[in-house]
Amino acid sequence: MALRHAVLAALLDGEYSGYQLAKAFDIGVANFWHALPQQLYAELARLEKEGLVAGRQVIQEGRPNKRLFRVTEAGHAELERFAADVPKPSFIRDDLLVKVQAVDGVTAGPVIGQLEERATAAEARIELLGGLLHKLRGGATEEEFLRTGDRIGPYLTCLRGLSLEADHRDWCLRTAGVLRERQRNHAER
Amino acid sequence: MALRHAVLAALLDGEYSGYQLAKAFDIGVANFWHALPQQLYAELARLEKEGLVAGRQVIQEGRPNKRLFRVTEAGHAELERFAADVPKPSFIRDDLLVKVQAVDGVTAGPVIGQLEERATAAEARIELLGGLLHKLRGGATEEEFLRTGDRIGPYLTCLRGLSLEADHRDWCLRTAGVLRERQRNHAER
DNA sequence: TTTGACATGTAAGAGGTTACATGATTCT
DNA sequence: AGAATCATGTAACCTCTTACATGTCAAA
Repeated sequence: MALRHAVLAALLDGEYSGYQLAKAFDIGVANFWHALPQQLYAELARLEKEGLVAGRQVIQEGRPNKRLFRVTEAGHAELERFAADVPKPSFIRDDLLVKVQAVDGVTAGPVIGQLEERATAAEARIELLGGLLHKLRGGATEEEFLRTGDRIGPYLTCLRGLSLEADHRDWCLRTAGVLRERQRNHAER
Repeated sequence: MALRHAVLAALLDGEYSGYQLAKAFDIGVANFWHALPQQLYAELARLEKEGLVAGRQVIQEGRPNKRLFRVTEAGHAELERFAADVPKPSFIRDDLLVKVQAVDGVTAGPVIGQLEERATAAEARIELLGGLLHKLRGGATEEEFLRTGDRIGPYLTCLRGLSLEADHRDWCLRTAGVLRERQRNHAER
């Protein structure tokens, strides 16, 4: 059970509904944790049953009612315990890299296309995260915000996401270039 | 079923036993896929039953016998199909980043320690991958190898791993620095 | 003589993905 | 009129992790 800590960490930003949490997992949280909406609804239900989060019903007009969740004291204690515990090694799974690993044994064309698409997607995420960072630090400079801000966790993880995406984009473009070049040389003979 | 493609891609390098494959998943393959030895033994059994890999017994003296696996024609066809298919988005899961996200709500000390340990581990992996890259390109320069080598997939994925680790190390050290600085400022008041 | 490398698995339980299910409102 | 957003789940299936199980040989 590890998703729970990602959920608790995300809920430190304030109250979220399952739906809003799912959005957060598509943007900021995506920099370090992947989860589908169904998982989040299920996890929130479990966390509530165990008293780590508390939900309250919010009646809305013109749209469905929702339940907003916040981290309880027991939830904070669990996060505290988790933070001091030995971390599991990070892990990555990337189909596209599997394809690059196999590129000597398969048709390179589609892989090149996918690398270029991925670079474009990374670029889009760079813009998105740039905007998010700007919003998070408000009027302050980054240096100032990191020294004196009172909620810097999400800022730091977004910085990680940003540099990850930039790096990823560069690698995708370089790799696509290398493979294209080899296609050209191969065709010449 | 996605692990299978990572296994097939790894087996393009030649024949491997389950044990050797597990090692490869700890080094080069770790740059894009995470899997435990038990999973690999199970997956190899499934792949063999489906005819995507073929195993042969190798009797050894002075150590246990082993089974070496290679990718069959059907396995190559499956990789080819996979390479042209739309890739799933890559995903990350990282406990340490979860802790950083939550750092405003928990004791920062242990998190700082873990960031520094992670930076050291990244450094070690950078050395490891540097050596691996050197070995893969043989006597050639990188530029030359990428232009004319006949097995560049693993090289390209190692390059990704290398830049990922370097980036990760830098972020860990910077983040640890920011958090330490805040601890100091807090203590002063 | 004990640690580490070599070598291969099984079984139970936890966790994650895919498909299904519903329905109102707002924007294009 | 159709797509996107808001809003929440269930059920079946697949995958992954953790714990267990075994045994040899080489090196420190």
